[in-house]
Amino acid sequence: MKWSQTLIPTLKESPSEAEIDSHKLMIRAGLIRRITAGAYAYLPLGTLVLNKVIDIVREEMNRAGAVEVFLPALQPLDLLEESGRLSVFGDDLITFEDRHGKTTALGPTHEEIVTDIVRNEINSYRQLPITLYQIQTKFRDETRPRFGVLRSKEFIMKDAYSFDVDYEGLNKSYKSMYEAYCRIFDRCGIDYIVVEADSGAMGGDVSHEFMVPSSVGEDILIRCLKCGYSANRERAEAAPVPRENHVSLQSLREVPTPNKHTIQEVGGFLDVKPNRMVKTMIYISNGQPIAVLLRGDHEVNETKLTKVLGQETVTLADHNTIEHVTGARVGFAGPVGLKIKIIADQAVSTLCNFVTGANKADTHLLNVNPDRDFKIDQVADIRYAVKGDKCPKCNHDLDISQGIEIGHVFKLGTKYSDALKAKFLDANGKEKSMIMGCYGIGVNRIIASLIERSHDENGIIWPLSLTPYKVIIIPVNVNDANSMQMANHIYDDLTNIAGIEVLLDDRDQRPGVKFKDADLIGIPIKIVIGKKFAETKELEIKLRKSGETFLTPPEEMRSRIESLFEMLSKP
RNA sequence: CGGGGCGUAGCGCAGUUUGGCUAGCGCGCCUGCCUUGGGAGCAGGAGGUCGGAGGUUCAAAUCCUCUCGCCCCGACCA
Repeated sequence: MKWSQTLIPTLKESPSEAEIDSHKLMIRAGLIRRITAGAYAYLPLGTLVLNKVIDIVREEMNRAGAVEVFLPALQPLDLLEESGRLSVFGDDLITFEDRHGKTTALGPTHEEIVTDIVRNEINSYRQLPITLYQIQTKFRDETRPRFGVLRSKEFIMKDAYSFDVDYEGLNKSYKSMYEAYCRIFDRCGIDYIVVEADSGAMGGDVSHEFMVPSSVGEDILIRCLKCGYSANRERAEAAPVPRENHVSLQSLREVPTPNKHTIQEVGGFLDVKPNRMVKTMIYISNGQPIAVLLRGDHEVNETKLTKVLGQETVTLADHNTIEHVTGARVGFAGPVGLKIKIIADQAVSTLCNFVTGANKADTHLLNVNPDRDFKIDQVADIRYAVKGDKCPKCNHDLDISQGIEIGHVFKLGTKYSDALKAKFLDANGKEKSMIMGCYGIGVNRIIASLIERSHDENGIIWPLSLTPYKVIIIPVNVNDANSMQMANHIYDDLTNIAGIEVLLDDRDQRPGVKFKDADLIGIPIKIVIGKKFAETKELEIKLRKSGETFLTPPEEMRSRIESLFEMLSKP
């Protein structure tokens, strides 16, 4: 492609709409333009990259035995209702009413559609297993789109769904997808880590998230850098906090704490650290209020709490309920004297002589101790791991960092096949629910997170696998006939004979402009036709990433480029 | 949805507090000259519903009311 014939609108200045590097660079390099909040147009360069990613995803899905389908963006609400997810998606669902008054949704994901197809078309174990996938735009009315294509209202997702006759089959399908994901991200040249994730209300026992470490990531990763344990924030466990030794129990004492209701206020007022305090939160579980005890510096993990309680959902009690249950204003609840079930986090169960609310306005209790002063009905891990926690596997310090989720593999089990009655007859003629898995990849996110990790002050640095063009030819002076003739010759040779994607910067611009632009759009290999060519007929090859330069006579250019490809495609 | 900020040329911004003459600057764009190894220089030029509607005033980018859009923080994110 010749630069003058395509559209690569680069910008010298950073657009005011962008905050993070990848977003700024995608706009500055002319990959995307914002059309409205959370929706982006991909310009020619962006489209080339998008298609590179899609090609890799498609190849690896096919290699893993998945079969491609193409599903509608329009979805009837009744399928979502049937699976029970209409309320789950809630306001995230983008819907509209057609001319007949029927409400239709723009698909936020496609479990229901695929399951509907499969339940209609597959009835026998002989037709299983099968994994269907598609690459398509999804629509979600995000409360706050941000970071460019990292969180947008419409985004491209590869989603695959596996259907098996039993859990053994599911495990195989899952493993196969997991491995395909590794190959995809490896080929994209992206650094990623896999973390255990909670399968939550989705059912099933395992789920893994593929994360790109990044300080702009919205997900939190908890890892042990020693033994390799890694999980997301919802899932991560911490080694149990050991019991304090040789502590003599002090006598319980009531202290006035006028108008101090937060951990911070009370701690400051009484000069007690948050980790010597216990907060008492009233939750509603199964219609009944329960008390949840956590150390002052810890936060409740509702995912864990829900699971421990064996409920679908738990919710924080409202102020009226709290006052009714504790007999005091919000902010003064404590376990002593409570008549409801008390569930304590493990870190609370090993604590002595702590501070709690007194269930009495403007009053707290000092030197509270379990067993002596109140009874814990259940001890469990119901909090988020925090800095300072130890690895549950090897007791080494846990590392807490951020990441961008680019893929997620899920063992669904029978959640959707049960709800949507996707059943089959097994070899014994017995009707069974299909065992499902689902597997998603955020295609746009691969691009943004790659740029987030692979750029410098001059611009993007593409890996060979995703770059829109592998080579850019820069004739320093397009008005010099010899240079241009050589430029065209190399261009034809590489493009037509070697099948390499080449961009020829044929613009009548000063060299500085062209070099800056080439760096900004991140093309891995530059071929410069300039001073050296005039002097010795040699061409200069410069690598974007390392800055290395080589001089090559024109006749050796093709073999030289090919050997560079080999070098560059190694990690 | 709560809090904050912004909307002036394709992009980045000044001007708004304290209303006043033809609405400015940098980049980009067009023409010419000059230049050709890291975003040159000179000269000339095009480009504006000052987000929109209504109001106050002799006079509104500037003040008032309403409205639309965008960004940031938070909440939210199977």
